[in-house]
Parts: sequence; C-alpha cells; structure tokens
Amino acid sequence: MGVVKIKNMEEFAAVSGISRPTVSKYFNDPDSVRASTRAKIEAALEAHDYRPNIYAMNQNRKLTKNVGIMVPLMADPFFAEIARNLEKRCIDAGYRPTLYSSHGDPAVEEEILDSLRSLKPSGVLLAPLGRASNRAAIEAFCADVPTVLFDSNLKDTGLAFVGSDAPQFSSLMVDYLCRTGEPPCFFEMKNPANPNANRRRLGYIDAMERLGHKPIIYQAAGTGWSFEEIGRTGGLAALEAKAFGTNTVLCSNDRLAIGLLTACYEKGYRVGREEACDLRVAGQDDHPFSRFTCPPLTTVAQDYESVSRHAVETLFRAVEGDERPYEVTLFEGRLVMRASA
Amino acid sequence: MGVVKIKNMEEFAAVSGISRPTVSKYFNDPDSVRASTRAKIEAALEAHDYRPNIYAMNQNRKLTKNVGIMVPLMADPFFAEIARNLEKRCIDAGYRPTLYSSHGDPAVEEEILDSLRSLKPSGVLLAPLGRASNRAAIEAFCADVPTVLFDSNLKDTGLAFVGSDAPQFSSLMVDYLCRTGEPPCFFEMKNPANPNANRRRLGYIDAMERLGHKPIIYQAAGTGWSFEEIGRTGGLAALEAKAFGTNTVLCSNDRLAIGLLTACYEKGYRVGREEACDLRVAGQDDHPFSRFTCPPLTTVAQDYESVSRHAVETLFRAVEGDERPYEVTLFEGRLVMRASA
DNA sequence: TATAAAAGTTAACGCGCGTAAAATATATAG
DNA sequence: CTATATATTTTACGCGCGTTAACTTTTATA
Repeated sequence: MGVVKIKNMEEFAAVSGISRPTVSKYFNDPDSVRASTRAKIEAALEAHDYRPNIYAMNQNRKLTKNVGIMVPLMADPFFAEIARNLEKRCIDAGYRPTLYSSHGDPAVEEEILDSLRSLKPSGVLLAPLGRASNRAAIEAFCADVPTVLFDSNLKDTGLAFVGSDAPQFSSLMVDYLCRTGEPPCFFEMKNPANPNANRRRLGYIDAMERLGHKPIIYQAAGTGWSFEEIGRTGGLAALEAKAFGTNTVLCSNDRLAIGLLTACYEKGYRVGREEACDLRVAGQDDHPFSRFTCPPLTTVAQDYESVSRHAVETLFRAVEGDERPYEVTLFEGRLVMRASA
Repeated sequence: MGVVKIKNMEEFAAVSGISRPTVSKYFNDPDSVRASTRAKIEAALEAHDYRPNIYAMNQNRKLTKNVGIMVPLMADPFFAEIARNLEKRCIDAGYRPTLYSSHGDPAVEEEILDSLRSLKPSGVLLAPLGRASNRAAIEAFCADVPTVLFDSNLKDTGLAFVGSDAPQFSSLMVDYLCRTGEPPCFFEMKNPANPNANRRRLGYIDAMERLGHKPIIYQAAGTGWSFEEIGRTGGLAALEAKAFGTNTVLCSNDRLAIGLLTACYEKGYRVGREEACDLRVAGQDDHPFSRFTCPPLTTVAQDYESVSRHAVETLFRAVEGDERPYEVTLFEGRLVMRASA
C-alpha cells in the first residue's frame, strides 16, 4: 500500500513512471506493451493497489469485457452448476460475467434482456425459458448482441446453439432398460417448458420402435417449473390408474423422476432393479440431487463440461472476430447406473 | 418507436421538450419533477425508448443504484431461493441487484468483494461463507460499503445481521420429537462451515437438558459444502457403528438429513414415524427438496420472507440515511411435519 | 393581483478514461 | 553504425451524464 491514495489513471501513471495512454493500453491488454514497461506498471500496481474505474472504462470502449449469463431457473441446481461453470470460464478468459435468472417467467426474461442491453456486454450466454420465451424479443436481442444459446434451442437464433443430444439421451436409456428388464413407458409433462422434452420423447419413440416395442407415453398435467410437484401429482394419478402399463418408467427429466419417486413412496411402491421391487424408474440429466434420492436415480448425465466449454469458446471466438455460420453442437449423454433402474 | 434514434440524454431532452438537467433529475427520481413534466418525459419515453447510459450515469454519482447480493453457494436451492427473494425486493425498490456466489471458496469470496468494490454499490446483502471467511477482509469491506449480513453471522460486522434463531430451531424440533417418541440424538458435521451449526447444537443440548434427557451428538467427518455426501458417508458410519443410541435423529440441516436418508436406504433402514419404521429423521431449514425426499422430511422452516424483507429494509433504510446502531434480528422457525419423523 | 416558493432553463465544468495524431524514443536488423 | 520498425510520450478531444450557478418561468398561498 502506498502512502498516497491513487485516485485515477493519471496519478497512477505518474507513480509508475509511464504515460497514461500506455497505462491505459496495458489495462486493455497487458501483452500489448513492452515487457520492461509492463514490469514497471505491475510494480507500481503492487505498491499502490489501483484499479481503473469500470464505469469510465466502459463508457467509450466499443466492446466491454462484460458477459451476461442467463438461465431459466437458478433455483434448479442443474442450472446453478452450469452457470457456475460458465462463470468460471469467462473469468479465466478475462471477462466479467454477470449472472441472471429469469425464474421461469418470460416477462422477467425480457426485462433481463433489456437490462443486459444497457450493460453493453461483448457477449451473452443464454439458456432461454423455451416455449414460453418471447421468440421475437430474443431474436431481436441476438441481432444486437453476440449470443450463444445453450440448453434450450430456439432454432437459428443467435450465433450458435450448444446443448445435449436429446434423442440420444432417451435412446441410450431405452436401450439399457430394455436390455435389463421390461421396456419402459415414457413419463413427461403434458406441456413441457423446454423444447428438449419433445426431442426426448421422439428419441424414446424411435428407440422403442427400433427395438420392436410399442411406445407408451404418460403425460402429467401441470405447467410451470415445479417439476417435482408435477411429477409427484402426475405420478400419483398414474399409479392409481395403473397407467404405466409396464414396470419400468423413463422420465423426461430427473426432477420429474424425483417427484415420481415421492409418489411411489407415498403409494408404497418399491422402486429399484431388484427382484422384490415393483417399479424401475429412470431419469435424464444427472441432476445434482439424483445421487441422493431413495433409491438413487439411474439417469443419463449431461456433459456439463463439454457444453459449457464449447459454449464459451464459441462465444469468445465470435467476439474476437472469428465469424462462422450458425452452428448447432450437441453432446452425447452418459449412462449413470444407480439403484432405481 | 420513433423514427429518430436517440443517442443520448441531450437528444432525448430535445424530443421530449424538456431541458437535459431536468431529464437527468427525472431519471434519478421520477417524483422529483412536476407531474406535468414527468408526463411529457414519459410520453417521449414511450415514443423513443431511450435509456440512459449506465456507465456515464454511475461515473460521477456519489452512490449508484447498484446492490450486490452474495451467497455462499448458489447451487444450494435454499440460497438460490433467498437470493431470488432479495433480488426481487431490490428491483421493486428501484435498485439494480447483481448476484454473486462464492461457491464455498473463501478466495472467491474475497475476489467478489473486490469486484463489488469497483461496482461502487450503494449497498450489499451478504451471506458470508462463515468460518472459512476471511473476517478481516469482510470487516474492511463493510467499513467501506453499507452491508447487511444474513444467514451466517460474523458478530458486529456490517450494519446489521438478519437471520434465523438457530437455537430455537433445534429446540422446537427437540420438543416435537420428544413429545412424539424417543428423544433425538444430534447429527452434524464435525467441522461445520456455518456458525449457525454451533448455535443449533447448543439449542439441541439446552432443549434436551431442559426436558431431562442426555444429549447425544454424532459428528460426521468431512469438510466443504457437499453436505449430502457428508451426511451419507457419516450416516453409513454411524449406522454401522450403531452410534446414534436412539431411534430418532435430528440433523443439523436438511442437506445433511438428505444424505442420511440415502444412507438409511442403502442400509435398509426404514425411516418414518410409523410403528414399522426403524428410525425417525428430522432436518432443519425446509430445503426446497425436503418435501420430495423419501420419506418427505420433517423439518423446521426458515422464514425466507421475513428474513429477506427485513434484510432489504434494513439496508435501504441505512442507504437512504437513517443511521441506526448495529442490530441483530432473528426470526423463529416453523415446524413442518412430514413423514420422516 | 402581488409575492414567495418551487420548478425549469441555460451555460458550463468535470468525471475517468478511450483514443487518435504527431513527435520522439527505443529496439532490431542489415 | 545506419535504416527501419516498433513503443512510448505528448497533446488533445470526446464520451454521456451529474452537478452547480445564475437566471427565468410556473405554481401555490395569501
């Protein structure tokens, strides 16, 4: 700590013995100045702990170092985890990420886009709400701000989409379930929030037909993002009506499966792959909580790492000038075998 | 949308027929201008969708409208929920909240404080990591920025602390458990991240002694924020060693309880309050998932609403000039009876 | 209708930094 | 050691808005 409080770059330039424009250049890119100059600046930096005023910095910069990260529901640990992953990668790349959650509300989603605009971010990583999203608003936003979509695809919107190969998820699990027991029925929401749900259903149907089985689909009523509750009430209804038509249930996602497990518990159904069990239940996503359900949930793991890495790389490549055509990248899921199926 | 693109406040003032300083005043506080002036500005606002440049705005304002919200772990839905609650209240109060998670890492916590400083927020709502936090860094921060602490108390730091009455939580649950069955033992982490854990243990001990029972405490090994996993492995160890010494376990928090339930499942223990069950398990917090465990978890609900409301009110009162002495406010928990105990 | 108070206008400065142009210094190559 | 390319310095302007001061207009109260 220096004895003198540094107020601005002018003063800092003075104590470091370098001119202000060069210091400014340094803060924009430390590698853009001569090594000896850089050393001087960094020495002064250690002695005086000065940090440029971010507001003044961003005022005239054509592109800020800000990045927006928006997920549909931060209270879902799956999204919290992927947001964290993205956040870290942005920081490592020298950017300033800001996290937003639309909390399942399209109006909030639009407000965030607005607020994001005024942040003048150099790029945005966006997991849209999905079907509920105001497509026009998102498209307009993507036209103005370099945006990579992830998790939930709005076709041809933004620079690129990075996500999971939804049909492959279902297909993988159907193969496994058929190999080890009765063919599964498919348990989903009637009005899923996320377009992946449709692709997963199609993947299920294809896989079943490929294996010569008749697809059975059970749709739980309910809208919104309280998937566990929808899974529970839908599960209760299905169990009471004996509507699954098989002893094996593949859920469209883990949160639904968690709710179904609760319903099974309430109804006294034993879930698991052992002889004595009444039902096998599988999910999709490898939700952080699915390892701790009773029984632990067999599921298909999303490739968090690859999705977040590729999304960030794609965004920064574009931000840094490498223009490429719109591209969809899908990563495969990995089977996670646990006790539930 | 107007035909003309408004570039800055100068131009916007022109089209609205009001002088720039008055427009500036309006954006600082819409109520500070005459109703007729306000109407003119808002008419122009609808016709031209102009928004002031936030960087230029914050550059010289003594206090920005930014508010920082920091939680120890966004991937914990409990914190995600409370963060959402706080966020909404800030927006409603006309502030711009920004969310941060320290992800259980004290180094990250410090970095966020740094980055928060350069945001020049008018106030910060901070749930510190707890024992792992760098107290000195947090105290130094609180000396510079109006900060209200919540969830986890660092004594006498910041403007105020708002949280839950930890001993009351345990006490409430001990009363209930003793009333309805065997007195509980207390299941916690050996090295809890959060100072509330100690207070909950003390509340448990007090309540047990008050009721004439001998406290039994089982401490699970493990550090960090993977509470479920610690609860599971610790639970397995305790069950194998038959270390609980009673058929009733009160967990220090729900996440630990969730892990213990998994351990019970693995070991074939039936959990619940019915005759045929081997163990009763209770948690504390009313974690969003605790409704969906098998069996659903009996717990003590935190008063999210009151905590977040009071934290935000306290902060804004201070920000807006109402100085008050340091104050601790604790809200009581509410018993949530479910099937597990 | 007179008058004070409140609100608005004009003019001007400054915030902290990005950035550009021209002049100068330093490094690298031949 | 000169020629050339590359860095740095000097100088200067501008970004968009906050803010102040002196002045003028509108509104409220008597």
